[in-house]
Amino acid sequence: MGRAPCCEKVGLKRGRWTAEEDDILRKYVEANGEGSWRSLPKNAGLLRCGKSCRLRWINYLRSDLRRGNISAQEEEMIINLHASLGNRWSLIAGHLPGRTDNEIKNYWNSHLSRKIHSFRPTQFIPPAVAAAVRRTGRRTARSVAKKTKNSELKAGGGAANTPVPMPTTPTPDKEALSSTAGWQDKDNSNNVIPPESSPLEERLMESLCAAGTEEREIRNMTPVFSMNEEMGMEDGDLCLDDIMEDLNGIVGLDEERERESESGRNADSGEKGSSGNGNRVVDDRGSWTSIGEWNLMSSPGNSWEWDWNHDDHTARGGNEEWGQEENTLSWLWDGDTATGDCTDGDSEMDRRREKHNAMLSWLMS
DNA sequence: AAGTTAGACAACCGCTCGAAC
DNA sequence: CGTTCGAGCGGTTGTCTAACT
Repeated sequence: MGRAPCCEKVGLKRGRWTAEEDDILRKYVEANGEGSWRSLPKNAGLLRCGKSCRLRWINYLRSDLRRGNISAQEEEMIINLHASLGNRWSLIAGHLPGRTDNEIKNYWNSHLSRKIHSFRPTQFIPPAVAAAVRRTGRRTARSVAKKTKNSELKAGGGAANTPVPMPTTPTPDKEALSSTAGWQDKDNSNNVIPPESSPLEERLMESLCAAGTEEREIRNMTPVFSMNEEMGMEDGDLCLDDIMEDLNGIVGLDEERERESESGRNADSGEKGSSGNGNRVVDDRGSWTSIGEWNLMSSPGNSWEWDWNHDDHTARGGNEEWGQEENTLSWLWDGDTATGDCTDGDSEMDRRREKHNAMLSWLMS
């Protein structure tokens, strides 16, 4: 027996709220307080689902809301909070008085996500990373879906099975958002033509230097951002969702560890929290799974090693259990080569975290 | 000028969780 | 202790509109 629906949909109004409906809802809630959303529509005389009323009140009618005009400061907060909290919009909204989770979520999806993804390194991308990137394609999923739907409608229902078209050249005002705007070919071919000296690399270098990372280490990273079409990468292949997820995992590592510890799921109970040791958990299927950077760094008692082989463009790992996500991380951390162990513990973690934070702030600048 | 596309925002849906029964 | 319900959350879809072709 399934759960009863929150309300009968039949006969209820949907879609945009009218000023009259807003007025009725506002007056009712002001008179009777929030809550009892299920019964509210009937009592207030609204032909709306209770959930819809709640959403409308919380997101638009409450008197303490600040609508629109997200300031630069708020934007920065959203970015930082998202980096540490992930898609927990309500938590993020809790740090921004007058803002709602829905507003922040929309703002992220329509502004910040695009801003971050406009960064488009096109060069030495290890195959595993490229595959992971191709696998997701989340950045353009919506646009593609729309386009596909339109094509189907046009073609009378035939599914469009064509390659994903690349985004069009940004408009001038939007180019300001894109650090790669200067790379965009203007002949409408959408080919990416890197300048002699990539502004990407310059900006990355600046940010990393500002964060105090030694230049020698930075040099080890920058090959990531140069061009190598022989890799078979196409313009737009790299969306940063995966990378950002990985970064999020790192930034939010402490919280994650705490949560795992609290929930008692941590299978490394004897090891957790001690420097250099792994922090693996058992997933729902009973398999080992990682919870972010910590796990990559080492498994209990083992060193780890990654090495990107430039000759055949294949990756080999010191531990076959490491998967694609870890490849992504090691690629980000150390460019073409990642080798080492974590016995030096927190200082090593700090160094790498610093590098990542620098990269994050660059991505979000 | 008309059709098309994509961005931005609003709203909905399905799921989870905790409290009440 | 199991079930039901309300509330909340995050993902997804719908709608409007400006920009583009």
